[in-house]
Amino acid sequence: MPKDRSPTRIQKRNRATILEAALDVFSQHGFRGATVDQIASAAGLSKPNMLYYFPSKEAIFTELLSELLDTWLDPLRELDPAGEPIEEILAYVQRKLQMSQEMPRESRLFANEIVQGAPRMIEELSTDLRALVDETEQVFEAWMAAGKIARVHPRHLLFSIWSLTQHYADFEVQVQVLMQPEDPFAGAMEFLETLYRRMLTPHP
Amino acid sequence: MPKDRSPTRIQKRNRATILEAALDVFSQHGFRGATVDQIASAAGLSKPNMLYYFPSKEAIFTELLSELLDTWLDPLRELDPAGEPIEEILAYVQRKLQMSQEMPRESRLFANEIVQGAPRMIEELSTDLRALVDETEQVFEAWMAAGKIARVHPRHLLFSIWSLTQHYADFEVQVQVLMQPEDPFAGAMEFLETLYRRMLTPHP
DNA sequence: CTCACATTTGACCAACTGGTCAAACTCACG
DNA sequence: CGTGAGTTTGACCAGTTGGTCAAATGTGAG
Repeated sequence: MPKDRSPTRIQKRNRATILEAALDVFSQHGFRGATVDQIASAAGLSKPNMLYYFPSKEAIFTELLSELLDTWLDPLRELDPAGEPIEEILAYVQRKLQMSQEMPRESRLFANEIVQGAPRMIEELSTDLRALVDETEQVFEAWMAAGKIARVHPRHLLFSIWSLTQHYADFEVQVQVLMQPEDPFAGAMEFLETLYRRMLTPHP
Repeated sequence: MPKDRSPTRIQKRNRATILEAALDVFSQHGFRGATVDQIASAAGLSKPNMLYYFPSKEAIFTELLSELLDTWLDPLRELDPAGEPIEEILAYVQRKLQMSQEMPRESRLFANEIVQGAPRMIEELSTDLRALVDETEQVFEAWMAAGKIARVHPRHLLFSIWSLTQHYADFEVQVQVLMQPEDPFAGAMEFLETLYRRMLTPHP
């Protein structure tokens, strides 16, 4: 185990390599389904060597989770309460869809964990995420009160965005099988834009 | 292993008990995360006794999958091409949402499997499911051609229904944490009805 | 160059896993 | 009853898994 001095060049490189490999393996097999040997060899290290940098498989996993949760929620933080409501929401949808396309492993890592009851995330979900969601809800409420977007249940609105965008990463195999030869992401944004414009454009 | 004579009373009871227990365990931990001991004791049987009824863990899992896939797709088969388009789609959404509420374990079983690449389902997905989806797409196309519903990408429309309804089962923990104390399912159908009415009502 | 410290490794371990097997027990039916 | 099939079990096994450890090797600051 490296001392808690400032990390060596090698330490930095190897910890990064391990986390990258772990993302690959965990997102594909889930926590229980992944083995430390798998992760180690994916990282190009021997098992004991990997365990020199992290005390346990669990430690790798939780570090990965908490490191990525922030990244994952960034698009939502960029939502600007002062912006043009429908365009803000569409921009958020686009950022989320882009993340599904560019970071499908991260999406599946979370999906795996949450489907199985999020035993290692429930804490962060009920504090950090909950706070962010409450904030967002107020933004949506304000927009509705001002008549800028149509009235719908704000939290269900947010869920719908998560659900629709992450679906393309989490259920990629299914989507691929059913869309081929068409590219799923090509038509997705157009569909989602139509959907949210029609749902949210205020009605006279 | 029971002979392939007509099944005994005990055989029927125990096979059913095992599959029920397996649904519980597999849906919570995924295939790799579940152990045969867990399933056996959840079924109230000893491990060797359970393996007397099924040759292997894998056999239990695949039997469970193929047994449930039909049930899972039933709501889609009930879609009536001759019905009133928007009401037909809303009825389908409602049936799917109801299944998420009443059969969340089944939903999570599939979710787990598909997130991890569906290694044991890809076959059925690309044949049975693909056929059903192609059929449905034609129904949607016909409705759009007749001007009964607004024009959107039919397969993305179908994905959106799956995604939005199953989200409430697959990500139940997250939804619960973020909705409490409100009941998620209470507002969900109202939200989805609004969404699909606004998106699909033909515009002049 | 050297020496304290960081890194890497092969050998090892205890717990767990999926699965087997022969022996024991139970049940339906003549 | 009794008997043959269906059912259940404890003991067992080989392979895998997460993790440890002492010893060997590399590295960089003085």
